Amino acid sequence: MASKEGLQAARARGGNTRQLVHELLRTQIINLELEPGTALSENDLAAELSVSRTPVRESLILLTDEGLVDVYPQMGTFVARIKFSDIASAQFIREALEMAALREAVTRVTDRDVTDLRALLSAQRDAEGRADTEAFFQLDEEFHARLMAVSGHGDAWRVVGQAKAQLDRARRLSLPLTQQLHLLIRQHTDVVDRLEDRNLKRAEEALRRHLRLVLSDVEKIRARHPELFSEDDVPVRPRRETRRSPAQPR
Amino acid sequence: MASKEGLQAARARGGNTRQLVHELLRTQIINLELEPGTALSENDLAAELSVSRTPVRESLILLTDEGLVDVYPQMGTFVARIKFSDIASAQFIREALEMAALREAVTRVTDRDVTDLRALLSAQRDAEGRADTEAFFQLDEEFHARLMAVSGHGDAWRVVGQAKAQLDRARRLSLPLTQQLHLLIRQHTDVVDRLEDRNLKRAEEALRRHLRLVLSDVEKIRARHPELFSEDDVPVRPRRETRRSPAQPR
DNA sequence: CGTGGTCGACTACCATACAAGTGCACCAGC
DNA sequence: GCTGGTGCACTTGTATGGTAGTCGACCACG
Repeated sequence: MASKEGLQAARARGGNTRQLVHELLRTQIINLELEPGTALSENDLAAELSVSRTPVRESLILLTDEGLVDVYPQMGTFVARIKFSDIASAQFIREALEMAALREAVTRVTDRDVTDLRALLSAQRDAEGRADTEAFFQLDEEFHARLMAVSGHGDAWRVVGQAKAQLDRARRLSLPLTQQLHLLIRQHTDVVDRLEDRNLKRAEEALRRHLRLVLSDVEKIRARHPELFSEDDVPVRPRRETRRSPAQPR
Repeated sequence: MASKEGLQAARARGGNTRQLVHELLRTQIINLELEPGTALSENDLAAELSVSRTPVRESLILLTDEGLVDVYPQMGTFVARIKFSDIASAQFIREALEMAALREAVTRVTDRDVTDLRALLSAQRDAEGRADTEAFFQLDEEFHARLMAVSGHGDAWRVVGQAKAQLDRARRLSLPLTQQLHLLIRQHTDVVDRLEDRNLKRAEEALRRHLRLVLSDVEKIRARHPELFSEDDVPVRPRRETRRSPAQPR
């Protein structure tokens, strides 16, 4: 993913800096290119991206609002550790919204919608064939978004997206589960099948099962990588990293 | 509500300026003290509040993210008009989350919870007696928040709160519905009763009816005050207000 | 009287400067 | 060697410049 160059190019072409920086950091955090606990100095980021502190700072404020970074005034800004309570909360929100949307989708779905969804499924199988997990997750996102659009509440995807960010961040730790992709696709297909049948109960079961599978993934990961999580009661105030060697390579 | 003085005092005592300005503007927008379409100049606000533009600007960015203001670069920042599609979206989100929470609340509710909820109901009747709608809406907020807390997903209230903001803003237009308060309290009581019985189906019906009543209020209001709403397809680019008379009183 | 171009005031965006606070490293004293 | 105090480097928060862009009023011109 283009980081510095891409931003500078986009900046030249137009589009305001704040949004670009925001999206850049957001994707980097979700993809774990920026690990939980990493310090995000406003000055350093500004220098690296060749912009001033202002848009960087404003981006960090937005990310704080999304729960992706923690700001400790006069101490530092850090990529948020994954709090398990946040995961649970995100799962609840996502599940509640997607399930509610599904219930309405069953009554509104058109043949055209089914066709579109199946096209996405096909693309997912394609990505699976190429073992392109990056593309797969992109398509996964599109699939769920489209599902909400079918319900007539596409606007609410924005909220799901924010909750999903927390889940995805944890899920990225388990990327080498390539065989899982097949299962996920089958579950997606299940949902579409039941939707096409207008079978509400079965559709609900299928989607619920799918969403819960994702959660159970996260729980497995937590057992393997406890250092990236923070316990719920102790906020884990990060300490400034001691820099004894002044000459660090870049 | 203290606006300038309160802010300056709080600022002196501590607490960062951005949050204070943010909360101030937020409540003023929701209470319609700042009407939809009003221009919010960074300079003017900064001057009025006796702070610099920075915290004001950062607050406006957050409010933009919440959908309470619209920023048109190089043109101006305006209190967002109430888009009906936003209302529908907010209603969907709120309903989905509160209903999902209720379903879990039925299985977890304790006698202590019921007691607490009934205490809130009592306070609401009190507020009704004093015809103190302001206090009532405060308690209404607490009631619903507590309901979610009972479900074990109190964290999700934050999201509901953002959706609710859109609804409340429209609902404020109908404040003089004093007799309505009684109905609202009865509905609240219904929910608690069914919750105490652990009767899921009845509890769902009661809460759904309650949430839908609020929505229907909004629809009535839209018929009466169309100027505060903006149609869905036309974003209504606001024009800069023509100031021919330079000496406006303050 | 109607119309097109210019100018000025205002906007948000970005950059920079200053202030207040924190923790760590270092060093004096024990 | 160990401990306590002091200064420095670094942090975010706030204030203030500077810039490009947009709109509306005004005026010259037809």
